[in-house]
Amino acid sequence: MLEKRFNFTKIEKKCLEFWSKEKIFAFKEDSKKHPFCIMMPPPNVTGSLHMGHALTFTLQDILIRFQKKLGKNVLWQPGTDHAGIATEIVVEKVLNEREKKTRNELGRKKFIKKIWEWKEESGDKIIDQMQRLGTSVDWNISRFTMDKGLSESVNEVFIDLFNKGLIYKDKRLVNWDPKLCTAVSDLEVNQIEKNGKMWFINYKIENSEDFILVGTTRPETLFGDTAIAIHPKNKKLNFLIGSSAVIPILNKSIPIISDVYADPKKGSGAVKITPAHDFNDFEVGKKHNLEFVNIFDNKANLNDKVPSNFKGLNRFAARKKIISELNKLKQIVKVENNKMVIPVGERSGEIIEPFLTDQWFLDTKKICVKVEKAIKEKKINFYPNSWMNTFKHWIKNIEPWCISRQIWWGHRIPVWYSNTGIMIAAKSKSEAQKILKNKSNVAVITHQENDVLDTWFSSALWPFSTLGWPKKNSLIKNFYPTNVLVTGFDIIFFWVARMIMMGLEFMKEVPFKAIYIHPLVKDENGQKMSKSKGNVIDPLELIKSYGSDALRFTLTNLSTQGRDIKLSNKLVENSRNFITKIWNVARFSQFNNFRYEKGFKPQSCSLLINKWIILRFSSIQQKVIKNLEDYKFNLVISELYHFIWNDFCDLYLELSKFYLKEDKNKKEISGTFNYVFSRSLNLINPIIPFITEKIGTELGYIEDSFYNQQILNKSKFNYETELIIEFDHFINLVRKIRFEVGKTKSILKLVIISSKKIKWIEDNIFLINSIFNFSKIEYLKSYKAKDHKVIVISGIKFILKSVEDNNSIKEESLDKKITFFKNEINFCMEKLNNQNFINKAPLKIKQKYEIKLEEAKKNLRLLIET
RNA sequence: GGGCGGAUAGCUCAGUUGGGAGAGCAAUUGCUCGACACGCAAUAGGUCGCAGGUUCGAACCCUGUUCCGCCCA
Repeated sequence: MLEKRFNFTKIEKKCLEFWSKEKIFAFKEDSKKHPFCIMMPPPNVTGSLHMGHALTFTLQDILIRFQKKLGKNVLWQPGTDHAGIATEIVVEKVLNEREKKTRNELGRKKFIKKIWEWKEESGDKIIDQMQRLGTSVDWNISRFTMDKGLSESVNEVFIDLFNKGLIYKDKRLVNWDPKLCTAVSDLEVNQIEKNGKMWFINYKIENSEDFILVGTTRPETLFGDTAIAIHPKNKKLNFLIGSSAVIPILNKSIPIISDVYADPKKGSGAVKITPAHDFNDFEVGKKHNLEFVNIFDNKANLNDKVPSNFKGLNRFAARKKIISELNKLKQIVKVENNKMVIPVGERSGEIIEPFLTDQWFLDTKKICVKVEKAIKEKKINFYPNSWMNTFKHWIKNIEPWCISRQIWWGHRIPVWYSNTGIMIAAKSKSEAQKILKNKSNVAVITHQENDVLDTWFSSALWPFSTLGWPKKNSLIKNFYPTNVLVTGFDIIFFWVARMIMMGLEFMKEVPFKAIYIHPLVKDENGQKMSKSKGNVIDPLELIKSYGSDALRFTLTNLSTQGRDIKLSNKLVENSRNFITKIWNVARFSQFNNFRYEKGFKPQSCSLLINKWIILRFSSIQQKVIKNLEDYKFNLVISELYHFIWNDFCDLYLELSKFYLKEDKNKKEISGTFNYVFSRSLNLINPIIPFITEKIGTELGYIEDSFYNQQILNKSKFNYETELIIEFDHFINLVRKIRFEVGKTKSILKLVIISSKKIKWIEDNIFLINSIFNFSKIEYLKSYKAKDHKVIVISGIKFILKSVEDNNSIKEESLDKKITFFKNEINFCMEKLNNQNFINKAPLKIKQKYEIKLEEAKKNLRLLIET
C-alpha cells in the first residue's frame, strides 16, 4: 500500500539510483528508427544549477522523453564548456587563497595543470545537480570543449578559416578589461547609465592669445589627443579649422580639423580626438590620418607617453591629478553634470577601456553571406517566429568577431611565427615547419601564438564537433542536422548565430531544424534574479521543499510564447498539489483492490462513463502530442491537468464510486480505470518522471521504467462522438439539479416531462438517483403546479418537486431563466435576420446559430407553459 | 534615435484560421462519507489600454496613440 503522502525526497533518491544502476538512459545507435537529436547547451564547468538551467533542461528532457516514447532513436548530447575567463578567475582565486600566488608567479604550464586538477575535482558539480532534476541524460557520452576530439575540431576549423583568409590578425580598438588583462567581446560588456561630468577645458590656439573651449567626459585621455574637431558648418568656430591648438600640461601642438562628428549642439561644439582611446575617435583618426597615441598599459595605468610625474597612475588618479593641474593653470572653465553610458565588464565589473592591441578576428561579414542566404531560403526556423527579426537585424549589422583572448585557459591559437615574421597556421610545430619550408629555405619556426580562442569559438562547433567531426561517422550522418535547439533568447547572438555560421561553413547545413526560444525566469515581481538583489530562487531549494516533479511541472506550465516568466513559491505549491492528487488516484486504486490486466479491451465497455473517459483520454493524448510538436508546453500541461483533475478525478472517479457499490460493475470499472490511468501516467511521465515511475511500478503498469514505454497513438473506438454530447447533457443536468437542491432541505422527486423515455436519461438513471437520492423519478406528459422548480436542457423539461405537501418549494428564478432564453433568441435572430450575414457567413456558422435558436425557442416554450 | 515585446477577471497569465471571453490563485457559500482539506460541491467577478478603420462579424487583421519592459546604437 502506498503511503498517505508522496514522500518525494525518498522516492526521488530511489528512482535516481535505479535509473543509474540499470543504465536506463544509455544511448544506443539504432539506424532502424528515426533519429531525434538535441544538442544540450553545454553548461559552464564553473557553474552551478540556477533556475534558467532548470527550465531549459526540463524542457529538453520533456522533448527527448516524448520522442523516445514516439519511437525515435533519441540522442541528447550532453557536455560542458571550459568557460575560459570564468574558470581562470575561479582557479586564480583558489590559488591566491591556498598558496598566496598569482597565475603569473606560477607560470602558464603549471597554472593550466592547476585548472585541470580543479576541473577533475569540482567541474562536475552541475552534472550532479542536473541529475536531481531527473534529466534523462547519458553522461557516459558527455563531451567537454577542451577534450582531445573537440580541440582537434577547433584546430581544423581555425586553420581552414585562416587559410581562406577569413581569420586575420589586426591592430584595432577592442573592449579591454584592465582587471583581467584581456580583450572581451562586446556582448560581454554591459552599457550602464550613470551620472558623470563634462569638463570644459581651454586649449590655447597656437600663435595666438585666444583659446578654444573643448568639452570632454574623459580629461585623463588628454595626453592621447591628436586633434580637435569642429563641424564644418559650425559658424561660431569653423574659422579655426586649419590652425593648431596646444595640449595643456603637455604643450604639444595638434591640428584643428573639420569633421561632422563634432556635434555643434553638444558640449562646446569642439571635441578633442583621442584615436587610441575611443571608438568614434578611432574612426575619425583613420579618416584624417591622425597619429594614434596609446597612453595606457594593459592595466590601464599611464605609460611612458605621458609626463614623468603622471607615469604609472591609474585612470582615476590620473583624472584627479590632471583636473587639479588644469585648475592651477586656470584652464578649466566650467564643469557640468552629464548623463552618460559607461561600459562595464560582465565578468570583472571593471570599467572597460577601448584599447589598441593586436587581436585575431573572424571576418563574420563574409561568413554571414551564407547565413543570409539560409534566411532567405527559410532554412532557419525560430519558435516563436518573432525572434527571427532580432536575429536578422543582428546578422545584417554584424561586426568582425574578435576571437582572441589574452588568457591561458582555452584553445591556444594554432599559429606559428618564424624568425622572419611569417605566420603559419598548423596543428603542430613540426607541421608548421614543414609548411614553412615550401615558402622559405632560411626561415625557422620560433614560437606559437600566445593568445587563446574565445570560448564561444569552440562552442560554435558544438553541433558537429561533439558528433565526431572532422571524422565522417554514422553519428554525423544520422544526427546532423539536429532536430531542435532549446535555449533562452539571451544567447541568440553569443551562441545560436555562431553555431549557424560555423554549421553552414563546415557542414553546409543549418545545425538544427528548429530553434525553440523559451522565456527567461524572473522573480515574482518580474525582476531579473541576481545575487546582489537577493531575489535568487534556488531550484535545489524548491526541489527540497516541493519535489522535483513539482518544479518541473511548474516551469513547463509557465513556458508560454512570451518573453519572461514570473516564478513564485505559490505556483510550485500548486503544482505540488496536483502531484499529490495523482498520488491519491493511485491510492484510490489500491483501496478498491483494482488489478491491472493487460488484456483489457476498451471496446467491450458498456457503461457510459467508461466509454466516455476512454474517448476523452484518446482525444487529450492527440492534443498533447500536437501541442508538443508546436513547442506549446503550457498547453500540454493545461490539457493534462484538466483531464486528470477535472475529467478523471472529479467526474470519472466520483461517478464510478456509485457503480463500485455493486460487484457486477467492478471488473469493467477496474479495467477502464487501469487502462486510462496507466496511459495517462505514461503520457505525463516525460513531465513528472519520478511520481509516475513510482506509481507505475506499484500498480504493475511497468516492469522497469516508463522511459522505454511507447505511446500508442492508434487506438480507434467504435464509440460515437454523440456519446460525448450525451455525457455533457447528463453532467449539465447534475449540475443544475445540484444548484437547485442546494437551496432546499425537502425530500424531492424528479419529474421528467416527456411522452417517451429519453436515452441519455435512461442510461444514467442509476447515477442520477444515486447522487440525489430522489424519492421517485417519473415521466409525465405534462405538469402544471407552482410548488416546484423547473430545469430545461436541450428541449427537455425537468421538475423538482417536494414530496411533503406542506413543505412546497417555490421557483424563485423563473423570470431569470425566461430572460436568459429570450436574450438567446434575440441574439440569434439578430444574426439570422441580417441579409449580409446570410449571404456571407460560412454555412457552418449559420447552422450553428439556427440550431441554437431552435433549442432556445423550445426551451423558452417549456418554461412559459409552467 | 532604431528595433522588438506587452497592456484581457482583484493577482498571474492562456486565448488555435476572425464566429457569444478562459484557467490557476485569491474571494463568497456549503461540505471531513473509506483516494485526496495539498480536498469536494457550488457562486460571483471582464467596455479585452485608448481612438479610428477593414468585415455580415474583431481580444485577434490594419492605422494612429498612451503607458510599461527588453535589445541595439
